[in-house]
Amino acid sequence: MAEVTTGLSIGQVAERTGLSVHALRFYEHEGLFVNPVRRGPGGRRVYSQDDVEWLTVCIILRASGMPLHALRRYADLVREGAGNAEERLMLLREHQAHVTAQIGRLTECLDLIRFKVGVYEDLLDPGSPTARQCHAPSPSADKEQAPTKSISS
Amino acid sequence: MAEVTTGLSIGQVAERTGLSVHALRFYEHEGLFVNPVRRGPGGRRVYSQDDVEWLTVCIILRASGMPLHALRRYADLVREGAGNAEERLMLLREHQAHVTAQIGRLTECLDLIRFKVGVYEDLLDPGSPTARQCHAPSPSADKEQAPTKSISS
DNA sequence: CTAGGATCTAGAGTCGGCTGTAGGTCAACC
DNA sequence: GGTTGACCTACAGCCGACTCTAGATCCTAG
Repeated sequence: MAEVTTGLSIGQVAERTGLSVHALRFYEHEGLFVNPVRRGPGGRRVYSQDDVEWLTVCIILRASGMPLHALRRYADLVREGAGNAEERLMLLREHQAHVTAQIGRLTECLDLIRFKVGVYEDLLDPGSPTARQCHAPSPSADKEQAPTKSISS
Repeated sequence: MAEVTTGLSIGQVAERTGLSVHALRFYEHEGLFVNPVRRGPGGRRVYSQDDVEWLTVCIILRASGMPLHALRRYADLVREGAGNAEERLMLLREHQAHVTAQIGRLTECLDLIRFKVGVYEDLLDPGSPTARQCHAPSPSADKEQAPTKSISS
């Protein structure tokens, strides 16, 4: 229980967030931090536990495809303090919709990929332990011409 | 039933694939087509129905995050003809794994986002018709310090 | 016959998100 | 007291995937 509120160097934060020191300076430059990063002797950055927690939120939002400018907007709102909860909520909901849509799109793509994987599996091992009833990518059962020939691709 | 096997101009293909004419030329330049795109009088590109079908596959693979170099690799394999099914299968399986992982990651992120959305919804309308039993992002129920304070972000 | 629009090639520019480099400061160790 | 090693600023460079521009060619319609 020694260094609980000690303050961390940029290197330490890089290590425990997985971001590079470059990225950390870049994020700061881009105004992504809610509180200005403190400086220690010699002008070195000193990160608080809160900074690190905020960063982990940033990382998750980034990982889900939120662009930096949106993240900055969110940081701006949080920095402003209470009274803009509606705006924060809107921003988050918008992002939620994006992520949900993206998951949907990926899932659709996965159908095609699975279908193709199935085709090649059967091709390579027709004594199929993999013999499902049907390989067709279920959703697009429309008037698309038979996928018989797309075996060649 | 007039233009079934007619051959399409680059503009027509752009229109029906959603790709730009620029992107179509770029894709060709990058070797993403299985068959060289035919040329009509005056050196103009003439796309076949097969080309368009291949493009739609490309679009789906791209939309699921496959980088162009992998797409080119796949096109190379298909162009080579039969006999490399294992390699095609490997490539597809690898991509399938990426997409699956990405969906997983996005779904995790969505948990946090939903949690935060829930927090702000409650904050704005505490007479909650949205009063779920609990907002906590289910998976990470570890020793993380209480999310009480992250209400501020 | 000429004007407009679609196309062509080749190459430059853009954008997001970092990453790398140059040149300098500072504290600690041998 | 000299050498690491971590850090600092400022800015250039990179990567992927297009997108735009310039200048030429070609087809069709009026």
